[in-house]
Amino acid sequence: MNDKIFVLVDCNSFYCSCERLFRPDLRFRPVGVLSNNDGCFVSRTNELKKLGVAMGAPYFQVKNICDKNNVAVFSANFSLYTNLSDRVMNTLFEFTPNLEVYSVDEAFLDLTGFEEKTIEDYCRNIKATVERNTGIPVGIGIARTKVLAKLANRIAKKDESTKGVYSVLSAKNLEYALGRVDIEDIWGIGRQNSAKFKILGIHKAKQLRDYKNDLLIQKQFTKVGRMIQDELRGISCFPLNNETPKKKEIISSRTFGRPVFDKASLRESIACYASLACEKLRKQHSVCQEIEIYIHTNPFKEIPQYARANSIKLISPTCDTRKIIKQAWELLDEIFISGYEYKKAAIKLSRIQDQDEHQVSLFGENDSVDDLKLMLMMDTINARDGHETLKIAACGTNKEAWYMNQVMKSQRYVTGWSELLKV
DNA sequence: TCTGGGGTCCTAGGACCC
DNA sequence: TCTGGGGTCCTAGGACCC
Repeated sequence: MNDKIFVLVDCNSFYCSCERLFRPDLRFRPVGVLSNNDGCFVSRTNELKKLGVAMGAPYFQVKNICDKNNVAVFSANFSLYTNLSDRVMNTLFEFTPNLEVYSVDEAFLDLTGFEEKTIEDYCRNIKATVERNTGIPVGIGIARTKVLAKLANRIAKKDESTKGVYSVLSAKNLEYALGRVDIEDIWGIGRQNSAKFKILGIHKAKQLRDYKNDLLIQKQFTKVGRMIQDELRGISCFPLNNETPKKKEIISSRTFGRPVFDKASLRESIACYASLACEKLRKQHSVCQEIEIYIHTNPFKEIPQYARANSIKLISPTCDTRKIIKQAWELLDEIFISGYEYKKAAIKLSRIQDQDEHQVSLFGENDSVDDLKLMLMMDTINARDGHETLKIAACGTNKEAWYMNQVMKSQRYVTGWSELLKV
């Protein structure tokens, strides 16, 4: 057992809470947020969970339940969620600089050195402050390791008696939590591995902690499985990651709003996704040296299926949207077959390197200073005046043939001047 | 009619080298 | 006709996360 103290702060039903923030009338109504294209539920309030709507449930399959129970259903409004996420993280940062933003709605805090007696009160203060500053409710778990903090956080959310904060620093609470949490609910143990654990007779977190044959765990569940086991024992294996690492690959993909048959639409969509991916690439001052594209039909539909990927390694790395679109289109030419009903396209940029550190190629065409200046200017203008104020012509002007459906989207309350809340 | 999007890490096995 | 031992690097695929 080490003496570290990890705290996990996790926003409750995050996307739904964001929607409720500007719609106080929804406070007691079930709320759900859908994935892109209004496909599946990706966030649900407790009221919606109680109605039996599962995570990932396709909307059209549970629409009846939603209509009957007056559920407020929203299309995803990611610019809103990202903005509110930043506010939550900034508030947390005021409590400690030892903070890892783990996901859009979660952060680990390293509060090692705090007195055990007062730590819970301190966390209740964190919770109250976040809720006061941002309006987003959070749950907090406190433990010796990250895996245990996740576990404690689970209890904090499930047990109302905890009032949203639970510590497993004490042996009593720790035993209770370990005995209660199922193997498949441990952070890092998914469906496949929990099935394997059950064959070994391990059903609860406690049983994994106490399992004596470490070698077998290592062999069957790899190094990661062993580290999770140690974390359950209070031995910290996953350190706090202070700075956000640069992406090693960047993917941009969308399901189409309508069936697509023609190459022109695919070309347009891929150009748009490439533009998005390149923007992210340049934002982290990187270049990429490999491009992959992917197209496929709708696997849920009983129609002739077709799915292909195609990739190319570039001679010289680049972050120039124009070059990447050109390459992506050539890749598309090689795999496109007409006659299929396409549902989705994607682009992946990989072999990512730092812009100023990468090896300049003797042969290929390197990005010139002028190329970079042009891209930078585009990014600057788009950041200032809005997404796609300036764009590559290849992206097309009307995306009607393929753009996603979002018929229940809330206003951009905090990111668009024209959509501010009217009081 | 309608089923998301974006990531990371680990390992086994092949290719290759001396 | 016979055919060792040791090492590194890369990649595809699986599993996991939110």
